[in-house]
Amino acid sequence: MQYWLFKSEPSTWSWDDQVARGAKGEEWDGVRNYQARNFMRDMKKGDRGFFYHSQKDKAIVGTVEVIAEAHPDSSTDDDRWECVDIKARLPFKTEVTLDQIKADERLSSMVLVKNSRLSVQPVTAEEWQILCGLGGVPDEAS
DNA sequence: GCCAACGTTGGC
DNA sequence: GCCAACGTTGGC
Repeated sequence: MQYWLFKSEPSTWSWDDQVARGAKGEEWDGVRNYQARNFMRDMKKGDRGFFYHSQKDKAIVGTVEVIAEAHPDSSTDDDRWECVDIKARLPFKTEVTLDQIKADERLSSMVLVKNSRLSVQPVTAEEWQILCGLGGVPDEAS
């Protein structure tokens, strides 16, 4: 299983919106960046990810699960763009802010810090564990 | 609201 | 195929 991070501007698509979709989940559409798309192509059903709020919040707010592998992005006719479907899993008990992540030596090599503009990015197993700990949710790898 | 960083586009 | 111009993202 691999781990990822999905970034969204809460005024466009927020954690609450994601939770409201329930088990049906939602297409992670609208990505128009090749790097981000390629990561989505690598995703497997059952992979886990963090849901990050950019802009005002700048914090990880919960965990998600990939429920459908890459397929054409229904928000465009352009067949270059694909996306996965994700559903919300666990809300963080405490949000983990970008400041916290930057301040934590163990997390300083995260893509979130290195390349703040990439909206879909990989997370290492180690980072996953640390962040679940900080967020107050179980690291439910199984 | 500004601006730096970055990715994409299109003219040559 | 290069590179300048432009648009977008996201932190500050």
